[in-house]
Amino acid sequence: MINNCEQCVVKNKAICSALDADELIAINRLSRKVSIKAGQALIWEGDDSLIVANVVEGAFKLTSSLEDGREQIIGLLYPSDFVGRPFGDKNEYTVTALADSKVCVFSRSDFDKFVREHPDLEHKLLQRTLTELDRVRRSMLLLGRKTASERVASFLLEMSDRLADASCSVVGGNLEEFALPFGRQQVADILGLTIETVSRQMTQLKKNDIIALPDHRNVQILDSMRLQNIADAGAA
Amino acid sequence: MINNCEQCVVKNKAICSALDADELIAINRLSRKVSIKAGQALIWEGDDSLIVANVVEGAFKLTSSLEDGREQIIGLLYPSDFVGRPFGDKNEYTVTALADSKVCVFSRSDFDKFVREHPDLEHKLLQRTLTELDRVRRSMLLLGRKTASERVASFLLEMSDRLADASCSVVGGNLEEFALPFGRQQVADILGLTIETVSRQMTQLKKNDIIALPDHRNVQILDSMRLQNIADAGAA
DNA sequence: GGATCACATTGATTCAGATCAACGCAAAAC
DNA sequence: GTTTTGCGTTGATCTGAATCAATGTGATCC
Repeated sequence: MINNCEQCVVKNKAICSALDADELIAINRLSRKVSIKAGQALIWEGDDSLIVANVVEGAFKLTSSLEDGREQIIGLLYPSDFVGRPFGDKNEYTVTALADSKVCVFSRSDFDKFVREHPDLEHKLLQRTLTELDRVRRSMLLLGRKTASERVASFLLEMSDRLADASCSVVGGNLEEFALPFGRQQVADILGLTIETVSRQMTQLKKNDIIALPDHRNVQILDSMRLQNIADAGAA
Repeated sequence: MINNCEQCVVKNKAICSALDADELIAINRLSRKVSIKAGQALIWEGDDSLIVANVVEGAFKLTSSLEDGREQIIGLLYPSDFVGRPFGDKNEYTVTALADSKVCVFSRSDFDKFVREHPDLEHKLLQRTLTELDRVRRSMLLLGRKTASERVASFLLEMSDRLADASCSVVGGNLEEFALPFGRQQVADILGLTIETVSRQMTQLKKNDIIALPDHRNVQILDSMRLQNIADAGAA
């Protein structure tokens, strides 16, 4: 058997953790594991909602675009995250792999039915959706009201929160280092800025010794206090 | 008895519609009806999540602010909408009445418990949350990537969708009239603009005979095609 | 080794929208 | 009926970020 929930690396973190052994076997029959290459789309904006999935490995971006090509990243997905629009007929956004990825796919109708029969699973899904709603609303404040420097500072702090490598933290200091999982254009699309503005703001933070940039992908936060101040009110 | 779900005006539209007569009686015991004056807050950003509620009458805004006073409206609530953060301990935003309102309030812990015991109710709540997430993500594209004229046009169309008075539509034409439930500053806070920019964009649309403004609160859409074009791509 | 390609940075200039400031206007208060 | 008060509009100016345009840099491929 190719699929096997018992061996799944995300079984304890994904919504599946609400299920017992028998139920895992049942949902296993509905799923298939699919590999997606970096850059490939899993779901297209405007399409009927035919599939939903769990991210097993890799990373995805969730985007919405205007006809002239302007694009906004409206979400990021990592292993154990849930993808797709259950209980609805349209996908309102595109889901694209940022790295080579693996997902565990269900037909939406199968999944909807299974969820309705398993309230604990539905509860997990509700909790995730509520958490995601909180996150998305936080970014509305960022997109609607924050300046470029506030946006970049907020972004770096959120990324450090999600990605900070504990082994790198220095006792007594607040040095944190992490690798951004995407390039400048993606950062710009997350923050509602242009690539040039993002670059300039990063350089500025570097000049003020608030961050260090060993290379384009890696970021060290040297002074998280000041970064926090910039993120919240723009006070340099 | 002051509270009576049987007589409730929103019982068929609110999440309570998932409940049968006996269950309505049970949830009735957990609720109390509360009146809120325009401008009064029901929930404060950062507070512990102690209550949740259904909007029975009136309207609310959901806001998040920066320390220097910049404010972003991140949601609007109308009768039958659900308010508050179930299954979580913090409210991430402030909820304020825009008009004199009535809500049906539950203690969050009572509500959480009741929901877990009634999967159909939880399902309704999930559906609402998913729909709201779609809406909020749509506004991320607006806030992150749309120009002022695109934002105002999108806003007017969405409002017309929600509020258009059917009795005013002219056969064969596309005249639609509605009353904005809020002033220019609120519109600015929804769109991530200033009051002056909103005003100028409205005047511009009026000059181009795309809308008419009988007074500050009322809007007539004269040419919804052109308005749609502006909303989607900015083509005047 | 260079050549190419994909990103990222940096600089010069422009422009959309913010800010600052005055004025208009209708409803409420006197 | 005049004054006040709370919006909303309009105009002049400023500015932060976009745009336009090189230039830099580091991987991959001959």
